[in-house]
Amino acid sequence: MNIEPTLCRVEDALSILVGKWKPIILLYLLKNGTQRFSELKRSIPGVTQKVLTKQLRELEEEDIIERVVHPQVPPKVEYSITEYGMSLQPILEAMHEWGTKHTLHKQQKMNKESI
Amino acid sequence: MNIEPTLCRVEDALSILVGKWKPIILLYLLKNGTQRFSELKRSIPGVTQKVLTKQLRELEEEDIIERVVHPQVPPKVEYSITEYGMSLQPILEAMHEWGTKHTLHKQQKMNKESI
DNA sequence: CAGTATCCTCTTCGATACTG
DNA sequence: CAGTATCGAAGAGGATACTG
Repeated sequence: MNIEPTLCRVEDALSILVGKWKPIILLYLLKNGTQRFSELKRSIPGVTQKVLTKQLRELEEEDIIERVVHPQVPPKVEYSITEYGMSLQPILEAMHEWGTKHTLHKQQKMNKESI
Repeated sequence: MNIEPTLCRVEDALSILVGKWKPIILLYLLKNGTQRFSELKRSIPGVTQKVLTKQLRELEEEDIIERVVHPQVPPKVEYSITEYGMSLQPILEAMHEWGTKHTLHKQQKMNKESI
């Protein structure tokens, strides 16, 4: 791994993943496949329509997800992971695995501090 | 990988890694070992003293790095990765590897758009 | 040397209301 | 249904000056 500023490419992946709901959006689409906007909204409690829209647009802009508009009334818009987006899965899995251990670490730390 | 909100632990790792200079700090310490504050500052062009201090404190708070103060004049403070912090390396490597491919993808996209 | 202290700007996110 | 538009709060990061 080369850390010279011009050769360190960690930021690219990080900037795509950063966003309060982006990991959840990606994990949800990875697991459940194509989803309508309203399905995502329902599946992600707490997110507002405005913010969900924005995060989806940003992921689309990066070619991580695809947005398909079905021209009908009422509107139907479907989102899915692109093949390129699927390449992020190892990173998400690495973070998920780490997070699981982190939970234990946090608990141990709290126990230690409460002695 | 479980994406149910209470079981999805992607956010834990992400929140630790997020910060304009944190990945660079970690990669630098991972590669070069223990470093003084001034060495880090010199190695990371663009960061201000205030922000570098803050990001180091946050990483320390998470037990990712260790801060050792040598009580002497002039002051000497050394930072190093903890064993726990080293566990983040696979994530950083996964992101770095992805970023390398991402560079190619971006170039291809730009070429495509400029046709 | 290794920080604090202020002041500032920019972005992110949320609440709420409106629309084709 | 799938968005926009507007307003507001909070935090990240930067410029600059000061200090034990």
